[in-house]
Amino acid sequence: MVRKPSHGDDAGAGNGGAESNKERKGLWSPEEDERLFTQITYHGVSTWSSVAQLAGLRRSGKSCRLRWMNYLRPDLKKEPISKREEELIVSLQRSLGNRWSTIAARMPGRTDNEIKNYWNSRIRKRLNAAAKAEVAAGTEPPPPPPAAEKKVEEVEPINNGGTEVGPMPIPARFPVFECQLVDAGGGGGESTPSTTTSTQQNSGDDSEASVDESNMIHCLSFDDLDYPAADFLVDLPGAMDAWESELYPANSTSSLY
DNA sequence: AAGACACGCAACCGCAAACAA
DNA sequence: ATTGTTTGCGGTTGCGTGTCT
Repeated sequence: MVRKPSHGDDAGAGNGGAESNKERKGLWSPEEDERLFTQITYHGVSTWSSVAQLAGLRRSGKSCRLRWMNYLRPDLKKEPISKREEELIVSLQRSLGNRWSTIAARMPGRTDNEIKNYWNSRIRKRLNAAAKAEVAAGTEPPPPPPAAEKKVEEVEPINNGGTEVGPMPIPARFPVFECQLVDAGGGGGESTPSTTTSTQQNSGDDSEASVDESNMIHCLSFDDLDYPAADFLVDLPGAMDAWESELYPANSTSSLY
């Protein structure tokens, strides 16, 4: 479900005037996306506020960072979260608590925001269902899930064949992606719906038809980093069921899906 | 057909940690 | 050691869209 961009003004990068000096908020326009994408692709990031400035965006650095991390990054997966990934999320949430960025770091191509949103909508559904069941049964609501917030240190480290321990560090100062440059000049004016535009921009996605090598800026990709596969993080068989029934005894027979 | 409601997603806010001067 | 700035994170909100009544 994608919103239509409802920008207060048109992308409005860079023109003067008192009003236009005000920081923009709200949804990003395709033009803003393109400016940000191009800026980062060509020049990387020194500080986010400078990125905003150099790209001619009237956005906070914070906003630029968020947009890049959650939407423009070429390495993001666009497909919906799979069942396997969902299991992984549940498993990791169970051991890590709501440390979404840590969870996301173990799920290449997924963002903390995405995972958080996914979890929240799912857990809300569950809680509602459980609450209804409790009301119907006239019993007390179940206790919260075993909190893991304080147990972070006890979390089993990722063990990638015995050599790697813990999540692969992701460089704080990226520009670390392999991405196909979009035609920075063309199409800029004509407003394409933001999803379409951005999806095209994200065509670092290997499924895209043809990739012109001459248009590639090569940086490190997650593949280069030999990022640990998610597989070994999947919980022991039956553990999720056990957790489910622990969580919602009244509901223990009902399936997650 | 129209309104109400639920859902999902994007983005903002506030705080704390990390870093620089 | 202190202060200011930037970054990163988790929680929360706002809004478009789909579904239900």
